[in-house]
Amino acid sequence: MRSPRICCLDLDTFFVSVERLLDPSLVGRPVIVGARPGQRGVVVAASYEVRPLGVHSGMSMSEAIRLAPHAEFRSPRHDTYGPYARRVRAVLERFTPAVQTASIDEFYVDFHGCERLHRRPGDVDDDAALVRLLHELRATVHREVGLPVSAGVGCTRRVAKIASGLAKPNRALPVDDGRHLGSGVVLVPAGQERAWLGSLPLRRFPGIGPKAEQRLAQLGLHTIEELLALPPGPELDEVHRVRGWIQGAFEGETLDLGRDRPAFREHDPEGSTLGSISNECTFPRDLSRRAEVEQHLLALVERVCWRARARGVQGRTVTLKLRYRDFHTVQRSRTCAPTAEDAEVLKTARALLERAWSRRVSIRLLGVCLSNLAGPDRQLQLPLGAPIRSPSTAIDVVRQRFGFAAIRRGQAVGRSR
DNA sequence: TCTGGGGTCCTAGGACCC
DNA sequence: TCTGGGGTCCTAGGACCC
Repeated sequence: MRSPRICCLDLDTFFVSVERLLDPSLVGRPVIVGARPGQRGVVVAASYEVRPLGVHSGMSMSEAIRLAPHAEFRSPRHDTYGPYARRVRAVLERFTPAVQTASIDEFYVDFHGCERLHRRPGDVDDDAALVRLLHELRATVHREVGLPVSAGVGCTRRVAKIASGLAKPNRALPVDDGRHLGSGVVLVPAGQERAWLGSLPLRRFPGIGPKAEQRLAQLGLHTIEELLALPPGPELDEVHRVRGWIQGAFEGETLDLGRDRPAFREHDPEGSTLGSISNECTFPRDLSRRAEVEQHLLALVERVCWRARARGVQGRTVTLKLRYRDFHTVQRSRTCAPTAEDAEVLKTARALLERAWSRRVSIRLLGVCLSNLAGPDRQLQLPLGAPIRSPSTAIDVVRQRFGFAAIRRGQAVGRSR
């Protein structure tokens, strides 16, 4: 039976919120987390105080400084944020066993089958019970972890995701129209998706980014309702596809929805989709000397292979990504036997660099990706004291105790450091 | 001094096999 | 000699998400 029981929980301005926990003097002040001023980089998180000025994540730092020179700037500390996210997840798991981590600041929880468990006297119906429960959950996260979280509920993940955006505080709100926008919890009742969400810009629908928004706008389509109201007839592929997504998300279909499966899978038990492992680096200044570029290439290969071995996987496909000074970007890849050995991956990566770097233009970014992952390979798992089989595993033993940076190859470190 | 980093998913063309 | 499809794998690029 269709009922809104998929919930998207989103930590509000997560990195900023953690920085404020660690430094309470930042509370109530404009905060921007991102690259240090003067460095190449972008805004990673911006507090609500600077958003009206036009500052948003993804914006270049120089632009953010221009718009909000009075803001407090902080460099991201990714090692610090993860433990907070895990503590939030632990709280969620006390409310329902079906919790999926979608990203560092976003979770999906499924309350199907939990209705009776959480229903209490005084609840008008199951929807009301769920909204009350989610307010309890938010309060618990705030009390125990100290972080603000917003919740959106719907029949599908995409609807829940949109609803969580509407639930966020500190937005410009219409007068309360019964949808409780900005209250921290928004539940879209089954069957009312179009009425509740139709007036939203198409950009708010997950999967429609800047490019698709622009193409649809050229066709005179700006809101979800405008797209759904289009009379049937010969349509452009894109319109047809997007309309299919939206209808599927609104009607709660479970077939052919791809990313909108209602059932959660934290790990693929077949191991068929192990994803990829990549590292990339934008250089402080563009590089034109071969030796300098190769030095960075080795450092990237070392890091990717180390992460692969730590996960106990090997990759068959090596991809090299290269971005020139003028931002033109190319990728070259090669598939061979599975490996997670620095020397083998480096050999492939060097050959790919040879092919990719075909213009006499300096380079601003280099990246290495290992994909087509297979494993886990038991032989490569490394409990302390495991037999050492290759130079890489010898290095890994040191790194397991002291961290990645504790031991490096001379060529990857370079003369200047 | 514009434009990060780590990912996933999709598309399209070509090779190759049956 | 000409003309097929279907399926799978590989490669390259691009959109999108957080």
